[in-house]
Amino acid sequence: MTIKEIAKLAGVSTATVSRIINNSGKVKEETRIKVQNIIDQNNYRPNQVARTLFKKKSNIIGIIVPDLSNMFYSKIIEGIQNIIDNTNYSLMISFSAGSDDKKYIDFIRKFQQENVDGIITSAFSGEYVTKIKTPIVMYDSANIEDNIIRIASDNKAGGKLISKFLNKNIKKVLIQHLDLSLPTVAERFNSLIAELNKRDITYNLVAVEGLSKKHASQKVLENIKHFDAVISVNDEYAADIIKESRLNGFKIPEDFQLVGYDNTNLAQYTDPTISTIDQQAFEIGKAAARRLIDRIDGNKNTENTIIPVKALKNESTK
Amino acid sequence: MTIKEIAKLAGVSTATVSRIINNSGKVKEETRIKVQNIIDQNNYRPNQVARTLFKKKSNIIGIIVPDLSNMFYSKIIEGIQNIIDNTNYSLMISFSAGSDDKKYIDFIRKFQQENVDGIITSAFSGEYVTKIKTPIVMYDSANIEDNIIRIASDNKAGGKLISKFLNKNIKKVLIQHLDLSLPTVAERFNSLIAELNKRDITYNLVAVEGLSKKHASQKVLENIKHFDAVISVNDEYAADIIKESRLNGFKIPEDFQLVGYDNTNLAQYTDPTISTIDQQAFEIGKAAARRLIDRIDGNKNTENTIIPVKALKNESTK
DNA sequence: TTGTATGCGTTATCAG
DNA sequence: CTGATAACGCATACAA
Repeated sequence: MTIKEIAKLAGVSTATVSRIINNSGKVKEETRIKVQNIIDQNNYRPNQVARTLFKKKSNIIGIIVPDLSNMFYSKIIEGIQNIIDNTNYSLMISFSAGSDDKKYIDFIRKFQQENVDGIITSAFSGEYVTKIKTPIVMYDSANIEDNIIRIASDNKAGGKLISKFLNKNIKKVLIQHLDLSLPTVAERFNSLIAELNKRDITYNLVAVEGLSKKHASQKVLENIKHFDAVISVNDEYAADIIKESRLNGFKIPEDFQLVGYDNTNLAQYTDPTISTIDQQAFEIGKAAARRLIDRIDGNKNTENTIIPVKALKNESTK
Repeated sequence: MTIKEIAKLAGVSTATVSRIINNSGKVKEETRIKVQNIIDQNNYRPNQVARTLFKKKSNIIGIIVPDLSNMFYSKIIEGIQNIIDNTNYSLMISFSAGSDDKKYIDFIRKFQQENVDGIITSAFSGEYVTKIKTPIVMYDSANIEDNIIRIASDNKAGGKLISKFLNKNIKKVLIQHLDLSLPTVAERFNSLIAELNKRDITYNLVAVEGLSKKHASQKVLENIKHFDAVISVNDEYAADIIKESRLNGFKIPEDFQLVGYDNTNLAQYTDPTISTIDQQAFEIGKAAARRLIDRIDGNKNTENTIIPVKALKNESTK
């Protein structure tokens, strides 16, 4: 069913039908009713593709997600959807971008071919992104000042808050970390280290990039007897450390204390529950969507948005 | 950058450029190279929207997901993406459809306006779905024989397998359940009940539809002293029961045993770990995507696909 | 082997 | 208030 057929059935021109669909221009009430009836009877809906071609506006937003198995990202998506729900936009999504810059670029190109009005992507590196003409917002990004809109968690505050979980008796901590060359990781890490130095807490590092969670946990537990606390990458890794600890007879927080990050659902279902930093993923998603829509609507502001974090004390620290 | 501009720069017609882009028709090697160079230099990509309008094929698949906070659905999406990755399709997604039939219909209409080639949706009810012309596949559906392709977990086997977790000493169980008028819920439930009857195990029901997880758990624990085991709705509800049990001084599996469903990540991170039925969500997603693409490619078979389930014994039963 | 012309479904311009 | 028509970017039928 096309606008042409409706016009024919109604005995008017396509222009008139178009006017009625879009509430544009003047139409006699009588013909409006007549045509609207035909539209309803035939359950006609305008073809969005043809509209997009003409208007050069698709009402589609493209979203790139690195990994859906981490509930942190699910929450971000829910935040995005929460904002999008009140608009006329649809969401086109690519999952599993991982941390492969090439995949991000491929996805963005594909989105551009579909004439998306804007893109929300998790952060990736390379100069390519600065050349993108399509309105774009990066979430889960470090607070980098350039010409693109970044939604950054307050990683500096996050690193600092971690140390709040470490009580006076803690002298030596083990820090589990991902690739320190990643800007977000570095932001949080540097802030944490600065705080530890201030308090004369010593630390060792254990890199877990590319390791399975189980393997990562085992590396942590190998020398755990020399440490008072473990600062893990996030709640997922923390949960796994709890699991492996149980299998190996370690008690948390008695034998060592444990700090997570993100405040995903997991944090409240483990035993002990995980002391963690809430990044407010839902808010990140909402901010990303709002900023993008703003940008699409012509707002040229490219300042970053920093989402505050909150410390959430649970049972894994004392 | 459009095909017209490329044609002009190359000194050929748009038809020739089109032939080169699509590897269709005969083109002299010399002109092919010349034009391809111009295409590459200008980083030209054909406009997918215009293509869709002409070809009436969008290479977009629409996906409807009820609730992203349940990792069961995340896994299904990952399965879908796994198949889609090797194709030329993009994914348009609507989350948070919940169990509101109207929302499903709205989303489907929107997808149709975008000329999606097919739709993968979780099951919903109403006769509307049988009238949809767009190729459609329903996942997380009961095994209903009609003209639409359904990907169903083997709910009957699932219900039966649950009882395998119940040892000889178990005489009375508490069954937590959602709306029994939902076909999938009923399938599993009836199979479970039949099995319990066979074994002379008595049971009580506790409906939790619409309740918060916490509230649902509390209802379970109220009279728990009269029961030997709890069969919960899924791992999410089971995890919450574990949490509330701990707060209320109950020990699992000593005080009562507990069975989950789905085998989401949660099941292995709680203490005790949850005995559960693995629905193989990833396989469900893969099957849904495969069947849909098949259907789009012209396969008229509307038989359902039944995905087998597996029992996974963990610590919450003995 | 290449080019011309047409149409996909819609909206906007312009004339009546 | 209404209609005829061009244009959006592309792919194909038909001519050359």
